[in-house]
Amino acid sequence: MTPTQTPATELRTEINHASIHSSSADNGWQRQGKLWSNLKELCDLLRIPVASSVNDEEFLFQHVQFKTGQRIHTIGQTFDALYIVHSGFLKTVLIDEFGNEQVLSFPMKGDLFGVDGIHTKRYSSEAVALSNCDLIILPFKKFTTLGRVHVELEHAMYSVMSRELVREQAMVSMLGALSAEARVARFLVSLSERFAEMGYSSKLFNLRMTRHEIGSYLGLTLETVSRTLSAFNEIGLITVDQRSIGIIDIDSLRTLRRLPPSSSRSKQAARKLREAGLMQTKVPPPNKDWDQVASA
Amino acid sequence: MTPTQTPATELRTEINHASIHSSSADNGWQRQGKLWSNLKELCDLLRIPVASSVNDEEFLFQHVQFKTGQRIHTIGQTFDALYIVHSGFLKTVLIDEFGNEQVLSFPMKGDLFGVDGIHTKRYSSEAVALSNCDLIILPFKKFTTLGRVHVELEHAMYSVMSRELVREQAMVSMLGALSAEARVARFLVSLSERFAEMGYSSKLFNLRMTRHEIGSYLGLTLETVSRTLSAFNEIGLITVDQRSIGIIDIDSLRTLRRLPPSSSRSKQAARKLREAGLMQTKVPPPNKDWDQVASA
DNA sequence: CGGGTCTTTGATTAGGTTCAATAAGAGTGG
DNA sequence: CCACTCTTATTGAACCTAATCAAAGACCCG
Repeated sequence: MTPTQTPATELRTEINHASIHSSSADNGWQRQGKLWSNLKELCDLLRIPVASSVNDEEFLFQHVQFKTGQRIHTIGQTFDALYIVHSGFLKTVLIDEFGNEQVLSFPMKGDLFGVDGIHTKRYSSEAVALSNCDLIILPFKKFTTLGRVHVELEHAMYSVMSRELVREQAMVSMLGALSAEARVARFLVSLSERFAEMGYSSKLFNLRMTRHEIGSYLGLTLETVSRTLSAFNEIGLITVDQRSIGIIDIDSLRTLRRLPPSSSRSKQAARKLREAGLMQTKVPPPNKDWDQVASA
Repeated sequence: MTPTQTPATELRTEINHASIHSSSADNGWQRQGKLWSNLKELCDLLRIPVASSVNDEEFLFQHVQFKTGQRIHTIGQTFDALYIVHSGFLKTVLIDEFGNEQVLSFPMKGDLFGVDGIHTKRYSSEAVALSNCDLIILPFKKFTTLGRVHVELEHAMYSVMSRELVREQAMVSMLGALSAEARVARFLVSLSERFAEMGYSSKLFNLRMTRHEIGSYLGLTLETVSRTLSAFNEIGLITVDQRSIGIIDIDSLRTLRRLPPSSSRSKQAARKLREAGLMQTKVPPPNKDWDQVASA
């Protein structure tokens, strides 16, 4: 919780204002922020079939920028809009009766959030920017009326909400059935895949969230997360240096259920390192070249 | 898995046929099953503001009956309809790569399920009847076209889907943060509340699911569930006899976070039993005798 | 540089799983 | 109707995973 956090209602006007006037105090990030997106861009972002018939440039959706640590919406705040991530990283959290945070998701490019507000007309969760963010505002009222005109849009909405539900179900399943190691492994895999989709390296990336936030998301303590990452490093599945993660053996991460007993770990690590260093002693499995940061 | 299970597609025609002809082979349950519901009945069931303008009796939705153990839909099956529970109890499950079931929900009267199929046009979960059930079929195509004419209906759909999402979020939060005892306690409370809503007793009811299914739902083993129920019984919060549960102290269940040390249990149990029997010997301390939160 | 947050690592403990044995129902067929 | 089987539930004991408590190092930012 940084002291710079401000309720979203205040923020929004403040930031819109800054954007509209192309404030000169920008740091280079806000300047390249788009101000409006049309329907096609929006559908592309959401990875849903684009409404072909709709080329109208009249339907434009406004962007907003948030800085690291700022709150997009809080629990109990009146719901009026959904948000789509254009760039940046966020977390959504639930706060329990004792003020403990429970991380629900880490929205990033192409993700929709705020859906939980539809039912009660109030957001039931809180969204916080983990980095500087560029979001697209989707005023719910405007959206539904738009849906009356364009069928595809309505379907798109159902589809995205359904996708969210499936995601949550997968989460429940993971929390209910998998070991700590398997959870962390899958978390890394899904991050890696998301980064790949976004055009970043899937082999080397920085975590945008703390160990505490990861732990909360995975139903673990921060110590367990840290220890598990260290263990993965030890057996040569990944490299870890603070927030920087290097993926070495994604297949093992994908299928991992339980860690091998620690007695056999040193051998493992040595083997993996040889493979990673391309000094193969025997037939090398394909796709073991991890040190390529550049892509798309 | 009873051998009487049949894929839903076959079942549906089979059972409709039986219903339409009021088959004489019915056992008293199927005979009282309704065949059609109108829009108002449907909205009432879903606990959403009824579409007032729509009194048209032309929009009718068909009922289907399923018997205990029958499958309503399976994973991968083509999605075409949503289901609303008119009566009976079900479970929805995910099956992992090794065939292990993960229970996701226990739909009962007024609940909607099948939503997870919208996104990929295939159901991502499986729904099984835990008792004889009367369901209302909501063909998705028919529903969306209907939504074009009646705005309220569309909103209702968004609302219900949003509600489901919030429910899943609460589930994630519970699995991520609460102890085994707290999970079981909350499970009992929510069941009690649901039974009350349905007009049944909130104090005495039968579980429709096995310990294994409860455990899967709560992310616990069946032994832990059984032990926890026994412990609750021991300290006088509930009575347990196989599937029959009697709720004695719902407030304690609601606020329970951890069980008192077993050494002090016998005293507790004695006290609760006296209270339940209305023969209180002295003023009971107001909810601070062990680790539980102050009631909101 | 110093105070704060974040991370790593160790030692210990406790909550929950696993394995195992028994008992209680429910259903089936002779 | 009873024996037989299969599923479900209960309970105990040993084990183990992950939480808790604690301490020290790394990093960041003013």
